[in-house]
Amino acid sequence: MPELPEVEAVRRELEPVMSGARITGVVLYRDGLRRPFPENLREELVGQTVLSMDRRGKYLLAPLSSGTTLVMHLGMSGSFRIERARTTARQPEKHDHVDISLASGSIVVFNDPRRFGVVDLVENSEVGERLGLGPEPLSDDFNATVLARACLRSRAPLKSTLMDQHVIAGLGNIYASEALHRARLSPRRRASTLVTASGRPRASAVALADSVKALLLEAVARQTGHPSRDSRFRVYDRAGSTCTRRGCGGTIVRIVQGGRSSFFCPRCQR
DNA sequence: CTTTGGGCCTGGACGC
DNA sequence: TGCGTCCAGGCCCAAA
Repeated sequence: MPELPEVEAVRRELEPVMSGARITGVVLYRDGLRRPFPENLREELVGQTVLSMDRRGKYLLAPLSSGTTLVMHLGMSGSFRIERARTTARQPEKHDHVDISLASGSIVVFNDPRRFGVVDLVENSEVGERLGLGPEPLSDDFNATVLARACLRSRAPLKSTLMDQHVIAGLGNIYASEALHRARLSPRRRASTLVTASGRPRASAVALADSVKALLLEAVARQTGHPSRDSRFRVYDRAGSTCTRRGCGGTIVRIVQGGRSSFFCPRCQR
């Protein structure tokens, strides 16, 4: 369930270890995850220097000195662990799939029980096209006008629109529900109702864009530093409990949209 | 073209 | 205690 804030936390963990590091070894414990690893993954990585550790939506990007970018995705259950090289070969733990050894003596280990993750190599010039992502929600590239434009040509319910990575990069099932609650909008509502006939954002579109930004900003801030002790969600997985909005008193319900569960308060979300 | 639904995969929660 | 079943979710792709 790593969404943008969780992936950003991982990026910040990896950055001091990976950025500027030279890759001295790669061990693959299987031939792929959600899709096969590139044939030449090991050869392409060994000897390269990692120029930086970036994030785009839910993807982690490590551009290399070769002009190729190491593209990684955590899928549902992916995680990274950093170990120190020892004199004997590292014993992999269950669901360890890739080791990346660095000249510093650190080993970055990719572990992913469900194997929905991705480890891939993409030419720098093709990364954007390959990922096919909409704007970063925390950048100026994303705003009510951009959101409205996407809503205009979509008759889908708002929840699906928010989860569409071509519309906004980085929201998943949890933060989509949370953003809608924050904006007081029903996940069932048609995306097109946020837009005027001339394609301009209504107040609801402004509210939703603002909510997405505020929500993610808070979540990212919470990720850093100490483990989020209680990053409780307002609606996600809270069916049956009372809405936390002041003076609302509604009851959170769960519905299914596009095969995914959505949670919302029918009382204050319209 | 858009939109929907199934499949991938495992661990954990549940029922018997 | 040990089965079986179902569900969770991100993303891709086939089908409608």
